[in-house]
Amino acid sequence: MATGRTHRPATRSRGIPEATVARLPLYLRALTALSERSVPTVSSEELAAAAGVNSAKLRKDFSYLGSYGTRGVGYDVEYLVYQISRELGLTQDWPVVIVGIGNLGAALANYGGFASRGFRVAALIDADPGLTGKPVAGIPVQHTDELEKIIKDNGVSIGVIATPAGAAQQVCDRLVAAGVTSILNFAPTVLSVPEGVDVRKVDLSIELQILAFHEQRKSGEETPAGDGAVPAAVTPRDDSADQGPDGDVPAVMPA
Amino acid sequence: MATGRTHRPATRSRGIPEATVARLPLYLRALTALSERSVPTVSSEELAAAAGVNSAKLRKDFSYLGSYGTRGVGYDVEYLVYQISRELGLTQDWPVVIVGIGNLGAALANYGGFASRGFRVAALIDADPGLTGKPVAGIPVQHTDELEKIIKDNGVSIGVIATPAGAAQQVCDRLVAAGVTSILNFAPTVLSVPEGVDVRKVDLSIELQILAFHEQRKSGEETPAGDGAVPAAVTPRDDSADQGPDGDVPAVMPA
DNA sequence: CCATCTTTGTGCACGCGTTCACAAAGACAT
DNA sequence: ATGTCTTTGTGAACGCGTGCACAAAGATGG
Repeated sequence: MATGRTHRPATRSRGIPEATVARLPLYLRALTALSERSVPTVSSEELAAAAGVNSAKLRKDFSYLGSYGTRGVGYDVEYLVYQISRELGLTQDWPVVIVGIGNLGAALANYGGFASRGFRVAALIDADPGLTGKPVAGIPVQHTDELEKIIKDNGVSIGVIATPAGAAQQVCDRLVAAGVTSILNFAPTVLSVPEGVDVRKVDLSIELQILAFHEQRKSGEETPAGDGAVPAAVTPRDDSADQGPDGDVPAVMPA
Repeated sequence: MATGRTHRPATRSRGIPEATVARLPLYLRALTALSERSVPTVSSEELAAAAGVNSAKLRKDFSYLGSYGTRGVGYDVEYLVYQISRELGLTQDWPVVIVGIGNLGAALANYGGFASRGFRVAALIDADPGLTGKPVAGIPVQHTDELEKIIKDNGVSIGVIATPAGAAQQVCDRLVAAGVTSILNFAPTVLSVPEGVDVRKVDLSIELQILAFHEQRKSGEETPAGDGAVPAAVTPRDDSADQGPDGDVPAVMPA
């Protein structure tokens, strides 16, 4: 999962809990699959299984949207697809810019799911002049100098940052100044943004580290509760994690 | 952020809350940056600011690891880096395989942060015979047929799935059968795994949809609480979200 | 050695999210 | 029309996570 949001204490925006909002896309995906198989209705039990959640949770989630089910029958698939899409704001077109066209940026540009859900890649932006004009996923890369103009001309309000960490805050500031109010950040940095701007973060490194933690737990509980046998305190430790300046490593980028 | 975990009700593994574990990598990154600037100690206030969290939360998080601070002074940077690294299991080497070498898989393979934190890309695997042998990020791609052998020969316990959604479950099953017990899934599917296997999911599409929700909230509260004016219920709606079979769209993949 | 000042570690309260369990609602058969 | 059966919608209880606020710990200076 991408982690974290910034600001907005616990914005139960109109009564829809944040946790529920995070699951709506999951339901939507499952429902879309059912829709394609022309399944007319689903029970909360079936849909919950498809989405990988508890059926009680699903029903409570839907209850925040309204009473869209029929007791004894279940939910009308098409109707629910529409309601969730509308609730998520997916019935309108969202122009998006991707800044930082490295390996990851290119991967994102090629992402099929982008276009298929109301999102449209309005522009690809990179600071490397050598990239300017070169088409990626059929879209010519534009230079960072054009950033403000692109945002304004296209009415972009969602930006994706796929730059190295060192450039992320600067790019973020420019995006925000130009009018972007939602940011998806792939760079391994904590972005600071003014009130009213949403930031979501996707961090591969963190996900792997969390997995490693659980993995360590599983394979042998070595050093049961070792508070005693620690190496010299202040002296520079000799173990790993010392190589690259992690703070400057691109999220997922070329070298 | 990447979302979700599977199984394990709320595994407070040895008393360390899941929420805390998820923040440890954040602290570690901030600490590493300080370490590189040769800063000897930090207060909870400073470190919290750098990591983008509340200082009380940070102190409580650290309290789960032990009493590693000095009152009136703060925390010893090097010592804390070591303790967190150890807690996360980053002092050992974790061989990782990446399955599905499309745009995203390639991006992941090139990810610098991989190697710099105890993770080592042991192999790249793809089902396309045309890719077999071709080097990506300096590592030759191997064919899916070799999957089981690769896992066993290298003692791999962490697998990354970057395949199209349609192949994800099958790949997952093979990984698990071969001995993998932690999976980072980039494919937009709910993976079902046996007890004891951890799955974390990173889903770009979901992140964007969550952003869209908040974005919609911000720009004008149109249809204030519209339960009334809905389109024909069961009839196929005419709005967007109808194009691609979303369920089969690769996470972030070539066409 | 004592006073002061800084900063940690944590007890406590609060709120969100999850889950259970059941009453109400409606479909369907007779 | 009535009864049965399925499935929703939700009240209530519980547990986790967060943040406040403060006492204890220790550094530092006189």
